[in-house]
Amino acid sequence: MATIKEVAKHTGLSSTTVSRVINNHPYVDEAKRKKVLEAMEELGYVPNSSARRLRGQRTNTIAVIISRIVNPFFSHLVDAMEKLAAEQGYQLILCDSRLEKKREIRHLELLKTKQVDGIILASIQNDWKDIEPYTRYGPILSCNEYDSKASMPMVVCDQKYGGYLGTRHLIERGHTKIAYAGGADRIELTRDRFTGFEQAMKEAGLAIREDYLFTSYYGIDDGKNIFHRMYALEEKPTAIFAGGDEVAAGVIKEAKRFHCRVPDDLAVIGYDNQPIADLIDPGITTIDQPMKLMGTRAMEMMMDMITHNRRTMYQKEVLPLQLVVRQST
Amino acid sequence: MATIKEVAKHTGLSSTTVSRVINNHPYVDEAKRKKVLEAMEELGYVPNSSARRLRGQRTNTIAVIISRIVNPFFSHLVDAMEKLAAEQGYQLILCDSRLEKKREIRHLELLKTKQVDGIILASIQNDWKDIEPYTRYGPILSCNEYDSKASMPMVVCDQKYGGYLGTRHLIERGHTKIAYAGGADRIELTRDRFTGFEQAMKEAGLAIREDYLFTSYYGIDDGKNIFHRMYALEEKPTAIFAGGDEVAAGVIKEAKRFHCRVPDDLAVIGYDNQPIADLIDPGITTIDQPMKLMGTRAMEMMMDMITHNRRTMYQKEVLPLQLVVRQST
DNA sequence: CCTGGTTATGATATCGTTACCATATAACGT
DNA sequence: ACGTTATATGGTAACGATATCATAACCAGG
Repeated sequence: MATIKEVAKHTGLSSTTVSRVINNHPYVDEAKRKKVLEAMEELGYVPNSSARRLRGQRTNTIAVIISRIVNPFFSHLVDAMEKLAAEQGYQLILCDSRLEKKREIRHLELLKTKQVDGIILASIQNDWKDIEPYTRYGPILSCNEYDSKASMPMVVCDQKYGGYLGTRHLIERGHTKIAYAGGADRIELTRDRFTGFEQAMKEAGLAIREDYLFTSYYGIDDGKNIFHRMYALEEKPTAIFAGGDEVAAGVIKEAKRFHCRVPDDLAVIGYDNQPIADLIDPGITTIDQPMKLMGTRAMEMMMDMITHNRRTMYQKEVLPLQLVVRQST
Repeated sequence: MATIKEVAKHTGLSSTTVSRVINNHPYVDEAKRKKVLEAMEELGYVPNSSARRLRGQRTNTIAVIISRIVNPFFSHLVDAMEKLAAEQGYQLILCDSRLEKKREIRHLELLKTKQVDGIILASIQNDWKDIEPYTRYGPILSCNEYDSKASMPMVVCDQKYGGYLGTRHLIERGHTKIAYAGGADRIELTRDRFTGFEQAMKEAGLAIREDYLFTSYYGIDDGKNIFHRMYALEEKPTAIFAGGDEVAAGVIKEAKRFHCRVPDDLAVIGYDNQPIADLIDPGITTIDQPMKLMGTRAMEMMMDMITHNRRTMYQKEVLPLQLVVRQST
């Protein structure tokens, strides 16, 4: 609509002076500044951000890539990020990979095409070698998920420890037949968590049974599914470590429906400490991940990278995990 | 990095021809087209989207304003929107108003500054008179929430009916002392839902007691809170209609903790039919809102408005609500 | 009175694309 | 042979802002 030139014409000043007013440049006569502001008001002038972006080479926009926004873990992460971004005058583009590599790559292209100033990866589907090329177009950092081959800043939790912590807890409760449900194997976070599980089992001299392992499960329905597969087994596990509170909730829901008592017949431990863990009955024992803190720190680091023009600086920040004991174990 | 001019120089052609290749213009010699594509590949050329936006006056970006992303209702809505947007090559900017008018207005500014092609309002904090001015800068439509004074396209549910439906159900179960917990009064959706409640109560010849009404409640903790305030009453209600499954879940959680049996001592009905409603024990009877459908339809309408350049076309699409009976009533 | 810094303003080039107009050859019908 | 249309290409002016350079008035210090 109204452009800077029209404001200039309207005031009899040059567009340069108008621009100075807009950007609070010091050397502008007070009377003229007022005049310009009035004209802007009158014409309903607003700076066109596409023009500013082109000229200034900055977008004030950040993309966050997650794998499933309906997962409360990601909702909370994104919530914390959005809050900080908004406070700093940044926009947040929500990119959902839906666990697909192609979608993730398409979202990374945003950096190439200069639609965003930086990208936060809260979920990683592709190998580092496919992501790395994008780092030359702007800052990329990971939050929550990670790749040890990658050299990018990261805000993560010690997943090996998390896996260990949960498993130890089950062992301390006297369990020996422990099942494990995790995400996709190709994900390092998933493998690390499993490593922690293995370690605790090994320490206790317990064997890991193939038929007690479930992979690539995320949601409530997956949890229900797993329950049935477990209970179809000849020798049933007495405890399960689920890779997320939603899965745990699904297991518990179905267990109760089939009169399998939790935790007496089957102990269940989740992961994340989502609100739901405290809501259902019995409350889910879980590994607390500091979702808010992770999101906030990641965004802070991103801002820092953008404003100080740092690129592939390598920095790993590890946030604490914690066991939260409730009634499901 | 590499611009269209460099590709032009590299091929010995004009930037116009390169642009034609990029945009699949028909009149380009096949051999030259190939040559351009090779040069683009070699130089790692990618069109700069800020320049395109400026030139083309389109951003391929849509903003969605919600009030709280951690509310699963909004997560699901946004999920459906993001999916469709991505398929059509659009970006989605997540705008969380956190129930604050100022934030909402700041987000509406995105349309003025040409950062987005359109805005979907899934939550409305401001009066129509404060939103209306923005409609002249681009398409705005509402999804879920609405304002009868507003003339913008809407995708909504019949909230009066929803309120009526839930209340009737409680009445049919024999309840007469029915409490009601809703959102903020200034929201029309909230008032309509309450109107439905009133109507059902009136039809049954039941009185509405002031001390049974709770306003401005949204989350799990609010639900817990409400339970305590209800149970501090001399004459306790035997049923409560909560304006969201999270609130209902909070009420139930706390009820159980204080040995108040659901539904025998207290029947609880929720709203939305979020996954949680089916998960907790007892399952929450609730009013199903077609979240996916609402999100999808809203985004479809937005696309239509953008591509056909429609503005304040008034169109109201009402999607069906449904009572889902579980064990909490 | 001259030099040099502070204050104030404007002209112009530039960011990277694409729309529009101009030009040129080839192909075609009459 | 000649106008007409389809095919192919390039030059240039936008889109709307701001960085840079140039200019000029003013005041202070020597």
